[in-house]
Amino acid sequence: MEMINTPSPDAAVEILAALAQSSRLAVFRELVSVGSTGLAAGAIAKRVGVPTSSLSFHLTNLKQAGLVAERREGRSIIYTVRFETMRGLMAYLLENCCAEEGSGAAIASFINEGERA
Amino acid sequence: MEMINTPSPDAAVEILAALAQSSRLAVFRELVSVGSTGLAAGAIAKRVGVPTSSLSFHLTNLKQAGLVAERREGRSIIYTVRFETMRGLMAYLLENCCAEEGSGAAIASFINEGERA
DNA sequence: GAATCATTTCCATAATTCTAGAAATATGGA
DNA sequence: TCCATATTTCTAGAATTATGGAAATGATTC
Repeated sequence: MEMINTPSPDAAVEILAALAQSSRLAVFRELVSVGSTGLAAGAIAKRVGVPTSSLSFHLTNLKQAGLVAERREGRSIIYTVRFETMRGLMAYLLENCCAEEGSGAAIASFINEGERA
Repeated sequence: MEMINTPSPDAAVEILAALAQSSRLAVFRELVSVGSTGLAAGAIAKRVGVPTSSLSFHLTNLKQAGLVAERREGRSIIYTVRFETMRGLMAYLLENCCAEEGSGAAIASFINEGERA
């Protein structure tokens, strides 16, 4: 049973910042959409429509935040999403930004779309 | 039954960017912690430890992203969290960044901490 | 080991964001 | 009205982030 690794506040900021830029969010969503198959850098550049050098800059940022992993395959470098990091961010936000203190009510209240009864 | 208003990608970036700065995240967490009571700007500045002019800059940013609301009370301006916006962000992330396409599996898979079986 | 393809690194520039003092604005009370 | 308090706006400088062309690196094939 995989444990969720909730990030420190600093790490949370880093992850949020990585996602808080339109090209990067687009890149990340593309990677999410293909799951563990991943995408080569060039393919991402084509899909998202940014020059490869800019893309590389953004991929470095996402990698640094732990949001993506890379593996080399032939001449390509394949990027994949790291869902654990994303799950950690969700856990952080749920715990710290979605409900007041303690009250593990965050998840329940989120799922029920809800204000208190 | 309150509906969740999922933000557009641009709005999502704006909300993420608002949270992706340590002072602002700290401000937001303070506001979450006090719920609908809210906090006066001065009180926030004291708790977070930033000069009031800097704080004002950050509050403007959070307000612009829809993450906080303000109301005047005497000479103070009281800030409160807007949970709807936060819920919208969570919904966006769940739908777009936590699982591949369609498969409303995102919530379930998040709650079960889980990779596929 | 040249030619080619994929990607990154380097670099300069542009753009944005952050910081905080000082001045301005708004409210409430003597 | 005058004064104190609360907060914002203005401003300028510092710092960070983003952009994209050109050169460098790595891998593959012949």
